[in-house]
Amino acid sequence: MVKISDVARHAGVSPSTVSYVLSGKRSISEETRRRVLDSVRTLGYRPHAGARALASSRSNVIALVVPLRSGIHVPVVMQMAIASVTTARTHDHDVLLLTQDEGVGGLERVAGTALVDAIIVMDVELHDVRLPVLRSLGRPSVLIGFPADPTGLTCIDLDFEAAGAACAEHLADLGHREIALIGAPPAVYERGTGFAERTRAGFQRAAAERGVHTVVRPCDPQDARSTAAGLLRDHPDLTGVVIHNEPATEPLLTAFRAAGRHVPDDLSVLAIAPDDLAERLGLTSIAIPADELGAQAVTLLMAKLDGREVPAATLLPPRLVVRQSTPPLP
Amino acid sequence: MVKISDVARHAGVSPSTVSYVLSGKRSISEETRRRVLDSVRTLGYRPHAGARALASSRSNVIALVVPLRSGIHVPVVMQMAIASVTTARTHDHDVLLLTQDEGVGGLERVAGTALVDAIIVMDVELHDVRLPVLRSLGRPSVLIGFPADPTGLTCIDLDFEAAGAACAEHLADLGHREIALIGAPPAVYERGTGFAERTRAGFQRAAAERGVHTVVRPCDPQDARSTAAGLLRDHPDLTGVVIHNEPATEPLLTAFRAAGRHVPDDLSVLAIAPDDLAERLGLTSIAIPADELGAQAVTLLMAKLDGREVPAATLLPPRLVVRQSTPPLP
DNA sequence: CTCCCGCGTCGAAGCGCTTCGACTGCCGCG
DNA sequence: CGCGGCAGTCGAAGCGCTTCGACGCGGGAG
Repeated sequence: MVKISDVARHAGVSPSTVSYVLSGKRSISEETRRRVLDSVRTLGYRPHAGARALASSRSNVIALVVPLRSGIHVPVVMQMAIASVTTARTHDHDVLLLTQDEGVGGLERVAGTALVDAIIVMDVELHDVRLPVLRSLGRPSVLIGFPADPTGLTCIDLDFEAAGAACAEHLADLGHREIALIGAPPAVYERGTGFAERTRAGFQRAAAERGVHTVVRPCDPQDARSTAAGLLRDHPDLTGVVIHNEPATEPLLTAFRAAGRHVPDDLSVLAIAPDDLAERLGLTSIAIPADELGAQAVTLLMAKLDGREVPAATLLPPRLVVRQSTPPLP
Repeated sequence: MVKISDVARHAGVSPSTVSYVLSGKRSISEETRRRVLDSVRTLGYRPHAGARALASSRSNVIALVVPLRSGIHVPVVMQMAIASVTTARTHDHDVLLLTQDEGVGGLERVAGTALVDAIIVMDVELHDVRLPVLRSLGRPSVLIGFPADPTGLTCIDLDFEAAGAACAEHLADLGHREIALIGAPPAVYERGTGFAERTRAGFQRAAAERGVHTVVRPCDPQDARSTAAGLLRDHPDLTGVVIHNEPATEPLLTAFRAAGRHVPDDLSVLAIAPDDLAERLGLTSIAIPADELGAQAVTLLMAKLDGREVPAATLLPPRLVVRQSTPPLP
């Protein structure tokens, strides 16, 4: 193994000079810098990560906690993870993968042993048990998702309120006068990931502003058929539906057809769902911006590591992609 | 931060004794051990990862390189990753996430800086450029998938030969006399991930042993319709089809129906595909054992890190799950 | 001409841990 | 009764890097 002292000898300088060349923390003459960098290259020098971490108390590694819960849409998680890694690399950091099931102990471990400098937590719940730990860990963190009380934390998520509103507006613009929102199963509202409620608020607010009637229903994927049937029975004049419930999306479409409504001719449908799903089903949709969430979370974290101030809440604007399922009304 | 010398003082022993208690590398009296462990607990001591890595030249971190290529089935990758992390944790190791696009340089970086002790590479190609690097890195590695020349490397994968054979046998057992294998797109054979060819070999061998006629066709997902039509036209007596081409699976089923063949009544279909897909489509299938692959890869790696010998090749036995698509022939 | 300052560099002191060799009793064996 | 050996413990020497203070030197200000 070639170490910093080898480089120093080869370049005819002291180890500290090499260190300063590499870190840029003190000014170095152009001449010296060049000689050192040449030596680094010809010797193939790579600083020892552990030594560096010990001396600088910075590991240049961040932790990413991924959820395990079933019901989570895996491609979205993966996309965020990949985006996080890619972005972290542009900041000269690496990503340590942690699973939800290590729980609070896992966070304490990687932070306590100084294995990582900072932490990203995905899939935060309203009353997540990890919140107090994250607050007291003494290391920067960023949450993807909003808890009930984000005080003292940095959070980022899709702006679900705006997404709900965008859906209502899109339908209103197309001429719909009575529209519905089919949301998450009751269990989600109870477990609480907050976004369900925010979507509803935006949806109803925007619809009200446009003078459009709204209905909102939760939906268990198992009960898609009865939910759809009930909705259409209770509101025969319904012409547009927003589905914000990924696993129920496909069953609901089937149920609408079974109920004698053909999408898009007799019913317009719009989804808040991962892009691959919407694409496959030909649905106009608002995607979960997984790439941006992952990338931005890292960017925020880096800013915090650099001691910069960052906004406590970051809401990514929804992007609506029009597909076949929401044509203009005749 | 509480350090080992704090624990030592608190327990009335020397730092080295604390270290030996924690590592178990020298015998320690029961009495001392207890006092030390008590102090560790009451002080909340956590060894500094960097310091430990520096002194022991072991980081207790392994790298996991995940593929990015489109066409890869994301849930399978995720499952392997999760399984790797979970298993690594049982061996007191953590997992650093790397993406394919860092390429060879990424491997050299994490190995060269001693950030990781060992490496798992997923989605290995037949003539992967990373192979020579992995051979010369001086750190243990395990490949998930088989390259053309696995000399000097440790590889693990589903036993595709056996999988192909199991499919043929299953159909033969059900009474089929003429069966087909629809494989990967031509491009895959060219890029070469090896498994396509191995599946074919097993399929044809087993069928020959049972005196069953076989046809083998590659298939591009775009050409599913023409592939299916052509196959049924050329072989009107065909009663069973094995699909080993995940993205083409659903299009092919649609194409069969369009060609007037109803699954399972007029045609039995069997897939080598991720479980979630097969489950959704009701297909008898052989799953990619993602969990086991991830877990076993880590187990192999740990063995190598401990200096134990491991088999150069590990083939996981296929497990066939019977669903609705392959009923007994009348 | 002197003084001060800042640039460029060096030396040395750690960072917190592991590990090697050595030391001390103590037991068992010859 | 003496000695070898082992269990149990300690001290010190690093592991390879960063960083702080110091130093020499040259140039501009006074």
